[in-house]
Amino acid sequence: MPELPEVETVRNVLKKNLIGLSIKKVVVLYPNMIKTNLNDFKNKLINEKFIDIKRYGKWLVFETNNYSLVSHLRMEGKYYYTDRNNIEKHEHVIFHLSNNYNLIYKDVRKFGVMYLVDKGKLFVDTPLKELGLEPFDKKLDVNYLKEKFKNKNLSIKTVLLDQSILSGLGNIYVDEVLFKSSISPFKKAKDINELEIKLIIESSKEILEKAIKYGGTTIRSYTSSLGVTGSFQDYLMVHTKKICNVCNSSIKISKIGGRSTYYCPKCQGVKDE
DNA sequence: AGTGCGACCCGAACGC
DNA sequence: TGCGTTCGGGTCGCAC
Repeated sequence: MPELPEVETVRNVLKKNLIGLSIKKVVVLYPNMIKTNLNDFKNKLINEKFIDIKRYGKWLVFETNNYSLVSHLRMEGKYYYTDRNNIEKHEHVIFHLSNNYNLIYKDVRKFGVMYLVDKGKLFVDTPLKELGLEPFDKKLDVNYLKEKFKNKNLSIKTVLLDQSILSGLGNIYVDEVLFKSSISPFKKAKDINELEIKLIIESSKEILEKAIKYGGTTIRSYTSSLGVTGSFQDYLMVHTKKICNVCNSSIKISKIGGRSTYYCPKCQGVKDE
């Protein structure tokens, strides 16, 4: 499912194809997906040209002359750049382009969302205003997370999933980061020490970089699409695993903050849960 | 302010 | 085999 590495891959592929093209028409087949005014979404993008495509955390942002088109793929969203003109099942938004190709958004779960805002309002009128730093951000250091973790009575697992604290880690990668850092997912964020914060930062970078290198993670049924059939699942250490690669213990699964969490009790020092 | 949880979806997996 | 039920995933928005 698309997390930061997958979104980065999609961004790179789309960027190669879309820059310089303009939009002729927008068709929205599932209006609930559009979180800003629907008529504006359909009308204002006409004749807009793609200038750039950016990524913030797991959010994809198409920059046009006058607007920012914000898109979150959630679990199964994907884009197709194609000259096919028919609409297939689960395709919800179609951008007809100036070269007669189409940019098609497909999402089986209908979980993805889009926002259209005036240029300059990206961090004012969309959920992006809440995003914390990315693992790759030069401004990210021990003090930043120390401040964020302070007084946090929630588990480190829950806190690392909170995009307003650190942006870009999803359920799979948080499990991997905590395993690599030898930290119990149950540990309260406020009890995480400086050394552990250091490990979390390093592991996050390493794991995301490697995941980007392999094009992201493909688990559960996931048909290949534009640039997003990753192979990082072959390098997972705990998530979806049964036996620990390091110590041979049985990997355990618990619900933490409502999310299924994989961990090695021995490597991550979990006594009883 | 911090925390918890339902809602949003529907195919796959599960239970009978 | 076929049917009904449950689950999961990220984020928002609301209730406490």
